[in-house]
Amino acid sequence: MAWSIAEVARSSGVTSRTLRHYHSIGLLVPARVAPNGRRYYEQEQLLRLQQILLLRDLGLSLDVVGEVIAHRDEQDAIEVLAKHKEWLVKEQLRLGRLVQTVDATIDNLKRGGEMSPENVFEGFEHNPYEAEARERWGDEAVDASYERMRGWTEADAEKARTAYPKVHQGLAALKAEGVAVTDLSVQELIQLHYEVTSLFWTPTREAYKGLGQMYVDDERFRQNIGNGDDALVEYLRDAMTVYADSKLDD
Amino acid sequence: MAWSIAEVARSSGVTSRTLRHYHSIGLLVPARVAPNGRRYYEQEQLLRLQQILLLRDLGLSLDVVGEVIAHRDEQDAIEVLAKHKEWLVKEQLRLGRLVQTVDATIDNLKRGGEMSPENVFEGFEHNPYEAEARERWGDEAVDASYERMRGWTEADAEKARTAYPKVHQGLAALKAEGVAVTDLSVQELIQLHYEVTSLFWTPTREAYKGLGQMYVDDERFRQNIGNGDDALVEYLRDAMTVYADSKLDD
DNA sequence: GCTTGAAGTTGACGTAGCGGCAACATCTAC
DNA sequence: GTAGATGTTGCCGCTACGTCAACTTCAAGC
Repeated sequence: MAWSIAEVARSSGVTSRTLRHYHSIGLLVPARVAPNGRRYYEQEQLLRLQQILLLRDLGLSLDVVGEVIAHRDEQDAIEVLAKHKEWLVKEQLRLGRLVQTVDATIDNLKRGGEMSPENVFEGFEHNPYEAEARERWGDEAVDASYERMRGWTEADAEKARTAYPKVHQGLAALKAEGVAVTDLSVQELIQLHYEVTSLFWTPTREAYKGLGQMYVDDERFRQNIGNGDDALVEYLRDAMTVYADSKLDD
Repeated sequence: MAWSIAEVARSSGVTSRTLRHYHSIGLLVPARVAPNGRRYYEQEQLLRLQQILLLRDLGLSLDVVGEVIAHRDEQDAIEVLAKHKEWLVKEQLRLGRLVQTVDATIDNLKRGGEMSPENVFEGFEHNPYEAEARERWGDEAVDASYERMRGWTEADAEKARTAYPKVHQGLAALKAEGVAVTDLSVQELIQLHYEVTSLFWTPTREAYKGLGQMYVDDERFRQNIGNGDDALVEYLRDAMTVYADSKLDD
């Protein structure tokens, strides 16, 4: 007894299009193809189809499904499945983290926050600075920085989020008053700047001065910090230089 | 200050191809396109790109990313994200179940079992009989059956897996000895057959007789049960008819 | 001014797993 | 003989780009 494509489709819950597709990629070849082109399936193919659908529903690609069935009595099949399970577990964990991040993003939006990565930083995969940071300072430095972040307390994290804006605003006020960069009030703010920077890495004297210069040189930092006021960024750089020369070791 | 495509790509960690793609689908249009066709981006586009990558990494499609950013200050965006979170949670649960099923499949293969859905039935999504069952008996009956299965004990599940083969083998032996279908030994096996069938649904007299007839009429049941011995299936049907008439209510 | 290399451009094809046409052939029933 | 169901073979479409190919343009060095 042979079944037509529609009969097989109905009884297995897939469409005839799917069966034709499986034929075209050689995954499930009909028992017989009549001279008029019609496909006919037998018990053997029905059994194979069940196995295909079982494995497909496990999330395997059709390629892999074919391989597993071909080696179904050998060790290979088990290995493939075990590897696939590993993958599933990882995916599941990844989705769990995503749920957290989506939650954080929603939270942030509700409070009227902007949708910027800084605000949703936690558990976040695509840090917008990371790619460039790795290129500019190397993988080692970036990894070390992440390592350090993992040891943060709640207070550290709070500081990392809020301190820079405080410093920038404070400096803007002092600069407006004409206070010199060597003044203690300025240097105290730079002290805070140095502390929060140290949450990520420990700048030496020259490195800290270089950081200040980079703020000036890099358009994006300049914009972010000065918000249009380029002189403020230069003020910050000068203050950092003074701080580095007076307080930091080589 | 304008950045070239390669500069933007480096600083954001995507490829220039991706940026061109985003331009071609209108997701991120450069600030300026020079007469020679070159793309130039400004701060505004960099910010937008960061938002795009943030949302993309949350697992949203680019279509949806565009929508969310367009409505980023409205309630819509939050709703979309909330819906997306629901989806993520569901996916995560689904993957969890898949892990279980893969495990069960591996286990089964290790013991030399066949890779058939009956053996890995638990938590399984694509029951090969379900589609046809829904068509043949209706959604209501199938759903009721699933409802009943949810109340199974371990013993019930064991019975459901093993009883039918026992019945078929027992009947084959008795038939070979020339025992009549009315004989008590046959009827005891049918009693077991009725019990296990009742784990799924409760057949009335006529329904049970109809089931026996279907075993004979349907090629696949006939093959599955008789394994080539069509007379055995008819023997089963006759025995079921006798049982129904003597024991079952209308 | 010429050459060279880097960086840019626009197509176009490929990916996985089918869905959904269109255009045509064949089978079954009345 | 004709209609309606069922089949066939293309071919485009979908996602989010990767990966060529074939050119053009730009900046730098001789």
